[in-house]
Amino acid sequence: MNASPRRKELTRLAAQLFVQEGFDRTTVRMLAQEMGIKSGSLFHHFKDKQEILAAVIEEGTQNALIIARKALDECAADPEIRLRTMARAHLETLFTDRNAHVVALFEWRRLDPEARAHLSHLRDAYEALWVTVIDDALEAGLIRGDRFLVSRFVLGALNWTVRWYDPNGPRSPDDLADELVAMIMPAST
Amino acid sequence: MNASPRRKELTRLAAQLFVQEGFDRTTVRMLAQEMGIKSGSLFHHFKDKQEILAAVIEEGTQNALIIARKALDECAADPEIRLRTMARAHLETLFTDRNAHVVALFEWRRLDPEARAHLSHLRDAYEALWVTVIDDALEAGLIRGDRFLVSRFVLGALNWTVRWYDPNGPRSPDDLADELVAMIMPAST
Amino acid sequence: MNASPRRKELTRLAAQLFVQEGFDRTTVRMLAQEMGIKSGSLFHHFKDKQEILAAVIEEGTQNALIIARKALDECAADPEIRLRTMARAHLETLFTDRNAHVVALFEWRRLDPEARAHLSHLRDAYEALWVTVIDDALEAGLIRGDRFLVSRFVLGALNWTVRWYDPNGPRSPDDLADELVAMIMPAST
Amino acid sequence: MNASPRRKELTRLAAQLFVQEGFDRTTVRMLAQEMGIKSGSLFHHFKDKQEILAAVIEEGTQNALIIARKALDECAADPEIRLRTMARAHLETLFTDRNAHVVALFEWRRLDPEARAHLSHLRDAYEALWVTVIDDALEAGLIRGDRFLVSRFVLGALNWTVRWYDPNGPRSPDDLADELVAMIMPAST
DNA sequence: CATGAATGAGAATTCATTCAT
DNA sequence: TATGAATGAATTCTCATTCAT
Repeated sequence: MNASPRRKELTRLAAQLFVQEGFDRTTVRMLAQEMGIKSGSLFHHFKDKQEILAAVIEEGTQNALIIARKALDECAADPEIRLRTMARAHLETLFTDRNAHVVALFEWRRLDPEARAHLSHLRDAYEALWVTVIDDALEAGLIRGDRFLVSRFVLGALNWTVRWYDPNGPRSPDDLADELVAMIMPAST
Repeated sequence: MNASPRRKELTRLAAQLFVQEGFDRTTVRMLAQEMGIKSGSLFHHFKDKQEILAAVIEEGTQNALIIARKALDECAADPEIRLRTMARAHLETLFTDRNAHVVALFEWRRLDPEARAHLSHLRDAYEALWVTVIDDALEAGLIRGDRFLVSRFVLGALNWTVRWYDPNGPRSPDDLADELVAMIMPAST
Repeated sequence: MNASPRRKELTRLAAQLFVQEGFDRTTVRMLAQEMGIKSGSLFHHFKDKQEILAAVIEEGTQNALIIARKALDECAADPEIRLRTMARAHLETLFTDRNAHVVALFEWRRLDPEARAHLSHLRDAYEALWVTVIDDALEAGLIRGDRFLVSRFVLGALNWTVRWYDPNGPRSPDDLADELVAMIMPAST
Repeated sequence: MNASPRRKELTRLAAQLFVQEGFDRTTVRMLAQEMGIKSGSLFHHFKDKQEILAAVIEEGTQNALIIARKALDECAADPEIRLRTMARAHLETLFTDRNAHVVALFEWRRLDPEARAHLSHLRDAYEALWVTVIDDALEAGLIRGDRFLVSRFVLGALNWTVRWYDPNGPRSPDDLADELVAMIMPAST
């Protein structure tokens, strides 16, 4: 709702702590300290600890959506390129805005029902992008299988990277994306 | 350590609660109630809340290892069959022993360092099985790509199923496994 | 560390309860009630139950040190007078600040190692005062014996008074002190 | 009451733990373990944790009484020798049966009222011995002062030794006793 | 006598949240 | 906006004691 720059900064710091410690284990005092204020003051910026979680996830998902849309808008219409672009965009957000996304992926269950309902829309919008890209690739014969299953598998493989990918290692996120796309395309020759 | 049948039963119930509520949100009182004892009695069977978590994960991982080994032992030596078998075994454990596995996948971070070290060995042993299967498939030209990346992608896609797969839906876990294998094999013709 | 007047008052009340019930038997709830706050609020002022104990003992020992130093500074240089002064000062603190001292004497073992180390310094400083006084008395031929033993015996006799002395009885603390000094001086004639 | 040799052994072990940890901090489980049985079994030997404490103190006080009586019976009738003998006997029991005595001295408050009443008699009997010895010494002009105060001071000085005396150091308990007696006798020349 | 499992009444401590200043 | 003190409900864990076997 409120999107003051201060609040945005606080959200960023909260994301980091939520990733490090998990939502439940992150105390309001830890959040406040990280933000350089006292715990009482936090409640001037956020109604709730819940609201902080929602802010983190909303921020992350919204960014992902923007980046993906922009990337798709800017790239060629070729299905293979679009697939690759989407995979790259996904990993790019996942690692530039990693904290928010890890929170979105692994603390979703901690959201209260209202927030969950609100944010589900955003999440669905993002997944819808994927479905169109997958559909096009299927239609073009680039890949085979059930559209639903394929998109789930691909998203799973991509999301799971947060568990093992080391950004300081030799491979770039773009490499990863390309490898995944290559893996599921029968014959890129 | 201690493996009384009572403890095993308690572990199973704990897994269920951990999945429903998350580890941090599951109180020892909830655990005790589910087990039909009083919270004080819990500490006869487990030293700690932590130890319950470790027991759940150990149990689950050990089962997965046993099932996968047995399945591989019993199946033919053909790389494609082995790959399919491994994927099926993975999903089978994931859904027959779902609770333990969801806990293992999503509450791993809540383990204390010692338990984590201990259980890492088990986890590694399991992943090693995957790597051999993937290696064979690569060598046989069934699939292409980096062995490390491929196994990570496949495991990610499979593990992520716990987030969306509905066992009461039209597809069986074996279907899922077959579809995934088909997806990554260039040309099964 | 923190020496807010509030904390000082709380420390005083804690000392009383620790004497009445013993440290281990005094619950934080009892402490809080005596202080007119709720148990949770206690931890705003003290990190720990341990810290309360340490505060009580520190407060008491510091007072004893100040009183003894001042008394010695103000009295004549005559060894006998100094000895009597020190004994009187000891009993004076022992009975004006009785609670803190009883805690210091009988709950010392309940301190955790760090607090013990910290407070040992204070205690040593106080005992050092005694040793100089005893040394002077020995040198002047007022008393005889090993300086170490004599000071231990004298301190023992004085400290033990908290076990039997009744402040409402006929004798004043100063009487006690004088009697003790008389007892150990061969011939005051 | 019951004085089986087994019970006596258990009492000895309990005394040790009570000294090491303090009565309140010694759990029934610790006691049982030290005794090589399980905590449930302890209650076949003692009705209560309280009863163990009472047994420890009773045992110790009774021994002190026996030793002191025997020592006085065997020594000459000379008041100075009797005084020295009593002091030596006190320290001897204090250090051969140290644990029981430290418990008696420092955990007395933890006794419940009945046990306290019962054991007070024993304690009084022991102190009565002291008073006769002190009286004789006063009458003989060996020492001066109020009989009550003198005996309190002497007992205090002796009891306090458990706080600082190192049995492995150069001085024997008998040395200590002699030094104390010398200290309070005007002119032993 | 011994045991192991269970109990239930606390114990210390934590923590999101409130609110007067 | 910020703070610091307070709250109260909840949390993990402890422990003397009981009792069926």
